[in-house]
Amino acid sequence: MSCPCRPLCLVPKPGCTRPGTPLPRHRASGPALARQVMALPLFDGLDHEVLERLMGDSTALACDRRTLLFSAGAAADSFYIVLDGQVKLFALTPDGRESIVEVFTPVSSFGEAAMLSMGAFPLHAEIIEDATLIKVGRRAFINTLQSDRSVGYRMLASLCRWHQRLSSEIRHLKEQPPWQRVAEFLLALTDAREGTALVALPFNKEILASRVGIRRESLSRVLARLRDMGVRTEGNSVRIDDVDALRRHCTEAGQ
Amino acid sequence: MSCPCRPLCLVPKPGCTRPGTPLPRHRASGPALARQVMALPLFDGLDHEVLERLMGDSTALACDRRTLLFSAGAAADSFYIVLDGQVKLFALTPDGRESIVEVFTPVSSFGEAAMLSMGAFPLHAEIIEDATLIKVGRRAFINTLQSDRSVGYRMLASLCRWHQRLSSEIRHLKEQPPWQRVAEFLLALTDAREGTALVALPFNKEILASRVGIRRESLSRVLARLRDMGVRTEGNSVRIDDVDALRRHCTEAGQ
DNA sequence: CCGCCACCCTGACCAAAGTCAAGGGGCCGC
DNA sequence: GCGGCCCCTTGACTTTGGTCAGGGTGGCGG
Repeated sequence: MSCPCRPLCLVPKPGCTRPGTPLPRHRASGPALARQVMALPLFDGLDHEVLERLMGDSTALACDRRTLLFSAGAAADSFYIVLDGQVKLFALTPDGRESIVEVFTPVSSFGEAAMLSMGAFPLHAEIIEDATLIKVGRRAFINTLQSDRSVGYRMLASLCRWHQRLSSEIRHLKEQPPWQRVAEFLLALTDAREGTALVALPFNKEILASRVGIRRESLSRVLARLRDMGVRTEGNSVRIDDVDALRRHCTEAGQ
Repeated sequence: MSCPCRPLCLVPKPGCTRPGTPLPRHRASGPALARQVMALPLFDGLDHEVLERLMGDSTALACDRRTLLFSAGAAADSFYIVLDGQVKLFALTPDGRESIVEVFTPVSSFGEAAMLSMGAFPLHAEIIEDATLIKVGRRAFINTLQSDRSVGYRMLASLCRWHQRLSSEIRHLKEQPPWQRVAEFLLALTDAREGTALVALPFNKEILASRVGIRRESLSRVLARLRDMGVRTEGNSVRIDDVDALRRHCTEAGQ
């Protein structure tokens, strides 16, 4: 608790006396985590020190499963960054059933829109897997925004890039068959432009399936079919025999 | 040419002496156009006067089909708003074929990301249907951004809302069957919460189909099936017998 | 060792969307 | 009126993804 880098050790400093790891459940830690937070769409491209200052003004929360983070209608004076665990955003239907609108996994952020534009959260949020969150207050955020003229500009820029990614995903969902989406997902995991590549799936097949918009059974079948195109998968490691050939398969089949 | 509202008559002023319609190929004009431009994700929520000032510093371009607007690598010192016509963004593959990355139709904007972050366009842009564009320079944009502290904030907010729309569209594409997407599209066209509604399709079925990510034949079949749920379509006008019933159909079928 | 569980694969079946082909109706210029 | 075109619909057929059920493997605790 006497860690000099409060409230959050993005990059644990030498003098840190906090007992144990500061954020025990992290998949990433230290520099890797810092890199991830900095790669958040909202922060992508920001100076390290600006981010550090913002983090310094923010709070780290350790939340247990089944905690209600906030409910719909609550004042939205901050937004959240998911460092670890999972948070679901949901609405309650008139008849009492809940409808999950979105599930946030590390590392992502949510609630910016509510905070920035509406002032109140439109949905309920509940922790569905023990989580570590950063709560960023509106005041601190605006301070950051105004601390430097370029910050707002940078944020706009990074949101634009975010938008580009999202709309390209929409295009893919609309015009590509599932197997191509899977193939492109795999291709995106490697920097190799040709030859064979060995990549590790970042999460299990269930999540990968939902990521590309299909059921896990279909994913199995797709991976089976991709074997003919030189994609060998074993556990969560995948071997692409010929990156370029696979890439050409995708583009030419896509018309 | 002596129109007082240069370079663009968003809302033609009484004293306008410009001969004929200022932007002849517009589908929308006057207040309707202004509304559309103001609803651009980037500008959504901005004050009318701020927008007017920005437009005043910008240039309207009338471009002919097959014009190359810019090529990849060109300095990105402005971005564009498509008022009319169509623009395609494409890349050239090593073997000389072109791969279309995106097609922009009215009213939308492109190139913000390139302008804001990279400084150079990553793709080629070509007019594929006689177009009217607004070219917004970086300088003018930044001036707007700095003219008022709240502008940057507002733009961030509206981009966040934009993001929400996009990610909700992604969710829909992934977890809803086509007929539900069609139904929700129709429901989104009316404000009615119950009873019967009469809506007009904003574009032809071909485009509507691609909007929801299916072929036009499938759209026909979907609309045929929706007839059983009290959706009568004739030409581009659609009658929803019971808005609430249809909405319930959607949510309960979606689990 | 066993049972349990999480994760993954597979096969059989069904429903639904894509594809290909044909045709209807409205609009337009000749 | 006629032919052509555009937009849309329909039908027959194919392909593919969803669903359901079964089963395999590996880790873990009893």
